[in-house]
Amino acid sequence: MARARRDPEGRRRAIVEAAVAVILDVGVNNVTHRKVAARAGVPLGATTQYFASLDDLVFAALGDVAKSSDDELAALEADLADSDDVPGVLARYLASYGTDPVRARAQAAFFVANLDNPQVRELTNQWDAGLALVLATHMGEVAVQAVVTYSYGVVLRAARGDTVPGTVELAAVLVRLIGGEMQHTPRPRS
Amino acid sequence: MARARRDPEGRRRAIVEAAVAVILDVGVNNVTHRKVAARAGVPLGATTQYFASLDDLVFAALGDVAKSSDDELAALEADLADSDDVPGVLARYLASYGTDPVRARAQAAFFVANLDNPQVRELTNQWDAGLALVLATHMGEVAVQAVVTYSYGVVLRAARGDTVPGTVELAAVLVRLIGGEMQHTPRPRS
Amino acid sequence: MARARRDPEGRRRAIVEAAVAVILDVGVNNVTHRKVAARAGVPLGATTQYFASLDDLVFAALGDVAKSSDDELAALEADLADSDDVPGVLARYLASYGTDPVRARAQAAFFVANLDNPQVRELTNQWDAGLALVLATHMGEVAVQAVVTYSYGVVLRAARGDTVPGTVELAAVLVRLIGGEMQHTPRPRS
Amino acid sequence: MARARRDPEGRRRAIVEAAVAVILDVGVNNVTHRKVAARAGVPLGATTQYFASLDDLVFAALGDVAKSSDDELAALEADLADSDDVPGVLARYLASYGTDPVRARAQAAFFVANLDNPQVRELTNQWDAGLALVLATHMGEVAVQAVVTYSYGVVLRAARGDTVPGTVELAAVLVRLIGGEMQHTPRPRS
DNA sequence: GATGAATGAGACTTCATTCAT
DNA sequence: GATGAATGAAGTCTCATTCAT
Repeated sequence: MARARRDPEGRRRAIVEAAVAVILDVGVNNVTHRKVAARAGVPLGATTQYFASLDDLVFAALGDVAKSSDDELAALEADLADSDDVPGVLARYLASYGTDPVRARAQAAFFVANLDNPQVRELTNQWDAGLALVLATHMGEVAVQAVVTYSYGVVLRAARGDTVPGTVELAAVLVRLIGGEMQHTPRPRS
Repeated sequence: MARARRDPEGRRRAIVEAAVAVILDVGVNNVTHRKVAARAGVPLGATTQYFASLDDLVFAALGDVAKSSDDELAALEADLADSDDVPGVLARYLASYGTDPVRARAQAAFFVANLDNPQVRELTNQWDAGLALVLATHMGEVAVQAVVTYSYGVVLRAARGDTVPGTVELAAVLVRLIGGEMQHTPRPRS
Repeated sequence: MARARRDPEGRRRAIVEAAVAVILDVGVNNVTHRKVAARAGVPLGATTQYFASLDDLVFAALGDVAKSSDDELAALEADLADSDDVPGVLARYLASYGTDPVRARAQAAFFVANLDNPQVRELTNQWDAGLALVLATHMGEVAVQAVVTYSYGVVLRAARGDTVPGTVELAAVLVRLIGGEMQHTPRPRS
Repeated sequence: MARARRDPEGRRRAIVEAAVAVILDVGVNNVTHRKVAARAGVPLGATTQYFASLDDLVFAALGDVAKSSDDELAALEADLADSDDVPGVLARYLASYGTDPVRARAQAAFFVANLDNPQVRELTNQWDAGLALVLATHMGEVAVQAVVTYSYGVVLRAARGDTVPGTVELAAVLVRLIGGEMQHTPRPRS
């Protein structure tokens, strides 16, 4: 095979992205060097050159997903601060999982990622901790936990291909879930 | 090795039960003939004698778990029929996952079992379809779906080792979730 | 490839013998599953079926060699008990390494075998401990250690293909080495 | 990485010395470019730049050890010429292996280095040929070979971590070994 | 029918060597 | 000339599956 052009950065990124795709395809526990290498279009050895072990590679891929989640969470936080309609904003956030099954599956991959690995464990906790933090500004503790748990369910069902309720129905459910605990904290106008 | 006493049914059951235990131990993706045979105390050959392939064996094991879920669902149905306190009964049902992580993990194993396999897929759907059916007698459709989704979240978080709310808090959340849709249908006295 | 006839005993023995041959060929640190399998004429997988790890396999091979050494040591012991000529008997024993380089190399393999592995370490010590024990009946402690050390040298040089002195010269050297410490303990006649 | 200061000789020497250290650490059969480069603090490419193959590199390292041995042998030669006490001087020489296991292991590494490679083979022979030459001035041929062989044993046992006799005991053994063949050839006074 | 030995595919990983930069 | 990325062969090991006994 002709030798590839030198491009460590690009190659590393290609491998990580391929790993994410493979995780979505076959599940986090069925990732292999071979599958990732084939998907990335690189020789087998490249995957171990860039990552000391398969665990490291999977960890990097999950980290990539975590990064996207964090970005989305940040967007949610901003949206909540800008709006009076907490349930509505949350509903749109959750509904997006229903319309983007790939993202839902990526998210769900976390929930089932190897919990023995403390590193992964921490990464896994990032999402619900982050979501809880964002929510805490707008509702009481019981509501926060209820919404987080419900969100787990939404993501999981979306990942499984179940029909996810639309924004309107989700908003209705969220209103119930938050109950009287809503506490709007409007963003101060400058 | 001496031939085993002839008891094909017992042997098959032993293998399936061992497979369930192995799934809980190492995850549905790390089951091997050898592990199951060792756990069941049967020779390696027995596992291939009774099941054409490893997939078949895993499928049978998942079916076993599904059966337990069905039984519990039947019990839930009876309890709901006997009681006026729908949220309370449901809360006890869900809380039991928090106190029995093994069962939670068995349940969660379903949610993530290979979704490409249509057979497994169907098995997986059994739980939420069953739960929805049981709930349908007691609340409206929106509430049914909301409760099912929330239950997913509870089971998953329990399986991951997160703290699950106690019965009281769960009941409070369920009351909200069901909202005004509650519709008690007392079991007719004979 | 046509499947081989079933013969676990024979196969295990063939693998061990092949491993011994490979050790002699390439040294104890360069043994690989592939080399052993090729030499034994068995498929690669057979080597791991019979031995849980390569270390186990090498250990078994070294054990095989140790067994031969023990037998020879037992013969030496008997010869010494039967004879008045301790140096002569010893000389013949050592000279045999010169005429059998394969045996010498097998013996030398011990001296350099991985000393980190306690099991191997113990096996390695077996030879000099055994030799020392046999000698102790016939000479003082200083002479015992001197003869053992000298024997190491003889075996090693034989293994390297250096010329080893003949029986007469060896006997002369041994007479010097044992010096006045000789103490013949004739075997009691029955 | 910034280019290294230009000092090809120094770099080559650093690599060789690192290789010697690695040989002592992990054995002559487990040397790798990467280990040597890391130990020497040079980039991986440098090891292939200065040596056409790993074998060449190892050969150079063994040559380095051989050089040290030669130096020691020269010192021994001088000491023997200056002293009347041949066994005593030899005993001190051998005892030093007991107190310096690293050196003993370096020496022993020779004895077991790949004997198929004729180059290495020759290097290996250098030590005993040199020792024999030095001894030949002071004793007869039989004694020379006996002492060389015994020395092999001492070095090997030292390398293996066995207890090596002290100077006094070694001297006693050497006196026996040399027997009546001693022939002091005092260095001519200038 | 029951058993476990036999086989080979494929898993992870290390590394000598080549060669673009 | 110097560097380290790229490649593929080979190493250890695990197993699903087949099939002789």
